[in-house]
Amino acid sequence: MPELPEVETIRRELEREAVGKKIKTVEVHGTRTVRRQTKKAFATKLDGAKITSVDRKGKYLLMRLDSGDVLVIHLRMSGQLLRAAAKDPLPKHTHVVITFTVGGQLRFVDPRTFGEMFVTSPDQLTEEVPELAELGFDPVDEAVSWQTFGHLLMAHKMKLKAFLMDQTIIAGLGNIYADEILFAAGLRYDRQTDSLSTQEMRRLYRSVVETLHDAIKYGGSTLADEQYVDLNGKPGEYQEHHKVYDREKLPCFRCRRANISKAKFAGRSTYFCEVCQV
DNA sequence: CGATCTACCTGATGGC
DNA sequence: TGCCATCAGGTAGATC
Repeated sequence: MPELPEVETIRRELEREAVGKKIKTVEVHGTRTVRRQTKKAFATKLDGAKITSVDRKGKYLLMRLDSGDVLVIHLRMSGQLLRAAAKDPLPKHTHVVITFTVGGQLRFVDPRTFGEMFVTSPDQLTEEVPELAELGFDPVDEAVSWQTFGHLLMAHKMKLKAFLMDQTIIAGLGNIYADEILFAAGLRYDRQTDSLSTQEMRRLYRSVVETLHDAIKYGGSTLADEQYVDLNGKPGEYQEHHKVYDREKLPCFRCRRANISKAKFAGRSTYFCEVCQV
């Protein structure tokens, strides 16, 4: 589910809601969410720790603890982090409950159980989570020059959508934002990375940054199934600003001539305008 | 190395 | 109403 804008929205709320709080107890249900370490090791490392800061890299959330450890969270397709009071009824598929000494609970709810959480020390981070060390640059957190972006494009011979979604090149883009970015840039998903003019490279990079900032401004995207909600259970609003995603057969906002097309690319639905994207 | 598929899961939806 | 197939925001690992 969540891509960079949704994870960033949650990160900002956690910064306000969780930083400074001390963990009293940790409950883990089932075996899927905490799977890289035992539930006991997970809970022991969290017990009594205070959250000092919340970082994000791509779609990963990193909650730093005063013990020096870091709580790593990836929501994958259907994970939600929810703030709640201890007396609030537990939703179905609640896998982890963190209770603070003051200020309620943080809950991890995840129907499809692809998401995960674990605690480790910073020096073991790259060893235990190699994919984290492999992540490319974060386009919101660490902007690069368009020339650097251009070099990355030239260095990877592949189709544009595959390039945008490759977490080892750019961290944080998924299926929705890849399509929205390509529409904003006026480029087709199946263009080859090394076929872009200088102007197209600049336009693509600007679209990456602007689309993501815009989506964060509106609190991310929530689709019809309401799987993405923020810490307080509220949906985002950026779906109202989607130009192509989930708009098959609807008229293109830009050219007003073509209807949005839907294709399959790398097993994923891909939405685009045949006229505006070349 | 890249491209493509499959698996991990539950739940919503649409066709019959 | 039920049954079945398909699809869903992500990613790792196998295979070719």
